[in-house]
Amino acid sequence: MPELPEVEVVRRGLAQHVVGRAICDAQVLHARAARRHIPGPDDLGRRLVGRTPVAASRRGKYLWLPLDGRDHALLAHLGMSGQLLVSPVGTADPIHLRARLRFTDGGGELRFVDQRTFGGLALEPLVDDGAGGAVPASVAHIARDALDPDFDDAAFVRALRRRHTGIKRALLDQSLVSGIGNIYADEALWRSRMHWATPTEEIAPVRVRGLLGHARDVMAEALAQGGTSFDALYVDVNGESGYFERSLSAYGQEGLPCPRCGTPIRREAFANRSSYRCPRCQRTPRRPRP
DNA sequence: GATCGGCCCTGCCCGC
DNA sequence: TGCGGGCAGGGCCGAT
Repeated sequence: MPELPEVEVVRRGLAQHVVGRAICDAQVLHARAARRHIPGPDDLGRRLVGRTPVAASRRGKYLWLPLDGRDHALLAHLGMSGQLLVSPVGTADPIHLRARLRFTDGGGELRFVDQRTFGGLALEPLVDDGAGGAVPASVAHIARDALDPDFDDAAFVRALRRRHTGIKRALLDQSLVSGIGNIYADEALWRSRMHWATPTEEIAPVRVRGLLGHARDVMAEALAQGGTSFDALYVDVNGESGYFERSLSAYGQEGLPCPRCGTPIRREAFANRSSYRCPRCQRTPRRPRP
C-alpha cells in the first residue's frame, strides 16, 4: 500500500539504478497497466525505445522519469500493489509482471509488477508547474505534498477550512495535499487526538497546523525506516520491505491498546474502507461529517 | 461547484 | 477439503 514515504523510497532507487541508462527494449505485457496511455500499450513500448531517463521525480504518489530532451516523461502510479523492481536480466518473471524495460548497457532490467492492477504507466508531455519546474500533464492538478519545501502551509489551512467535509476526507483529497493515504491519515489524526469525522470548518487554524506537522513527522519517520510494509506488496527497487509497520499506533491495530491511554483501538467503516482510532483520545465530534 | 458514493481488480483469509 | 464472501484501497467518474 504505497503512500508518499514508500513512493519516495522507490524514487530514490530509480534515481540510483535507472537514470542515465538508454532504453533498448520496452514490453508492456498487460493492457490495463497502460490504460492511462490512450494510444495503447504497444505505442507506449515503441515510444520508449531509444529514450534515456534523465531524472526521477515525484509528486505525492505519482512518480515519473523525465526523458532526454525533457519534453516527455514516463509516468508511473503504483496504485495499491504496484512495484518497480530492478532485476538481473534472465531471472524468472514474477507472476504479475506487467511491463519490462531493458537497457543498452545490458545491466538489470526495470520491471513493473502489479498484482491488483490499480497502478499503471503512461508516456506524457511535461508541462510547466507554475514554479519553474515541469510535471506530467495529468499530475498538474495534484497538490504539492506535505514534505515538499514549496508546500504553502497558510494556503492549505485556508483551503481546508473552506471545505465542508470530514477532516479525513480532506486529508485524502490529493488536490488539497498529496501523498497522504489511509495509513498516514489515521496516524496523523491519532497523534493530533482528532476524530476522522471532525468538520473541517470547525477546526482552529492552529490545530490544522498541528495536524499538518504530525502528518509530516509520521511520514518522515516512515521514510527513515524505509517505508511501511504489511505483506510482501510494498518493496523498494531491490525487493526489500520497510519496517515502519512496527511503529504504527492506530492503523491496523484493532483491539490492541492505544499506546497513549491503553483503550482498545477501534476499527470503523469509512468511505468503503476502514478507519482506526482510539475512542478515548479521539472523541466523536458533536456534528460528525462522514 | 462541491461533495459523496460506487466501482475497478486480485489474492488472501476466514467461516461454514 | 473446498467454496464463497469479505476485505484491502487510490483515483476516477457519475449522481446529487
